Amino acid sequence: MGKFYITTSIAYVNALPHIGYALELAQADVLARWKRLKGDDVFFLTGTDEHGRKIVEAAEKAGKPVGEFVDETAAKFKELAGALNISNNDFVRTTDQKRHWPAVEKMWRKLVNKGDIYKANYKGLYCVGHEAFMKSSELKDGKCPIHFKEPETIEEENYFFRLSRYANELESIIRTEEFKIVPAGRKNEILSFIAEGVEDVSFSRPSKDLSWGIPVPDDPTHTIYVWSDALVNYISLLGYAEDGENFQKYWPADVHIIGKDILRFHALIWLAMLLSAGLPLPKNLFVHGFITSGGQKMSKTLGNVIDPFEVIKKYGADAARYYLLREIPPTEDGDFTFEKFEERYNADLANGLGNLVARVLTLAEKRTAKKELKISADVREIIDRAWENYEKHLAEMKFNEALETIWRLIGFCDEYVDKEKPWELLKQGKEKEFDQAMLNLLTSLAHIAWLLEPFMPKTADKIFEQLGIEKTAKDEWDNKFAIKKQASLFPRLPK
RNA sequence: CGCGGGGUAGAGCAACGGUAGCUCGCAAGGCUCAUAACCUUGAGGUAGUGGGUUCGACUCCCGCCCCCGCAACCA
Repeated sequence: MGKFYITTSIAYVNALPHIGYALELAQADVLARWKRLKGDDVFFLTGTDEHGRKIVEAAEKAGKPVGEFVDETAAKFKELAGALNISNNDFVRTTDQKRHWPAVEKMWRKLVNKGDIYKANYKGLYCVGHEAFMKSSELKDGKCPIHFKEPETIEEENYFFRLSRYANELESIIRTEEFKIVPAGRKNEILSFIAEGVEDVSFSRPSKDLSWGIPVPDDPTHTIYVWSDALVNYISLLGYAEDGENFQKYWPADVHIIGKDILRFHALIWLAMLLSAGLPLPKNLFVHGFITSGGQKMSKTLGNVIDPFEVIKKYGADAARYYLLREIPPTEDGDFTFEKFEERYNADLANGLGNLVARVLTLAEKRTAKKELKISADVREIIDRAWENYEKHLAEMKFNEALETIWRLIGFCDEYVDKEKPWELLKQGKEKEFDQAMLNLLTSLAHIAWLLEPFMPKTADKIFEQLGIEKTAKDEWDNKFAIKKQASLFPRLPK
């Protein structure tokens, strides 16, 4: 039984929670719950990223003071974690001056001491369309290839981080999977990016241009760049600043879960910062894709943005979690539509899981079984194999395949009921056979509930409750079931 | 020469150098314990396209066509 430290990325609070963040939370939560069930000491962190220019702009647009704006938006993200029944142990906010800032300052000083921070005049080509600096190699005929405009030359004084110094080391760490990036495609992507040449990165902005952030230690005329601030969240709340107990215990992270858009920051800048500060590196980086809406990128302009709260409110947290983890491929882009959602809901949750629980419990209520029976060997075998597959898939973070494994077991139970026809057995007075069939089915249901726990915790609890067994021991309930049939788990949705 | 992902049954997807599978939908049959549910069977694919490698390719290689991301809102 080891420790397991898992994080999501921290959500940028310039807008309200997005269904994509719900996906990331759900993925992380499954791993956290699964590891806890296995007896690991789990620490699961999520939170919000609240500094930077875009936040200031968003607050202005909303007509609110920045502090008030981020408080309100961050509260929404916290609310989403609650509504989705996420089991995070803590919630980090980068505006937390007590818990987050000291770690950022400590990290900054470490980098300075190592000689990896230097001040330089930054002369850059600034594309107004991008609102970002561009490399000259990215230009075509001296113009931005996307905006067809000549970028402005802007000169400002910045602190820089010597990322280039770590390029070779990073290449090797990533290639040898000392730091493992999943899926492999993302690993290749970052390796070819490194091969093209890694430059030092600007690590501060003049505070006259941007003051919403953490001041550079000993130089308040500069504000720490939002990414070098945000990445430290993974260690700040563990108590990096004071070398706290949790930091000692949980760092390095076992998995960082992120979206494909922030791969470079994690695989390059974050690792380089840790190398520079002499800290252990996280072990795995899991990169998920994006959710499209009806095959298109979600955009406010198109009006096809899916609101996670609406989904949860309409179908419940467990159904929402189920869809995200089953229908969206873990490391690729996936699609969300309400049509697909309802199709999945009816087929898998109502007709599949819900109906099976209902039919088995109705049968089981017909007779209180004798206690001395044991589960049949062939059914035992099927259950064992399901566990095997399930563990294998979860270890590889193949959430959809782990769920598929559970649903195969559900399918097996449906076939088993049809084949055994327990109602016939009763009519024919074959009580022993009936009891045996029911024990096999009830035990299978109990296992299904266990397998489901990391994915759909509330549903798992409901099944245990209806079976009348304790959730504490995973196996060998013998025949201690005390059936208490309740309302349908997932009522069928009207077409 | 910008980068990346993808084109497989009506829809959504999977696998694999050697009989092309799954889910939904559709059709027929069965069952009645169950949420008009469940079980069985069936129809339906010359695998975007043109070449090449191979005893053999959907699977490897090359060309071409088409779709989707890579400015902003936004993860």
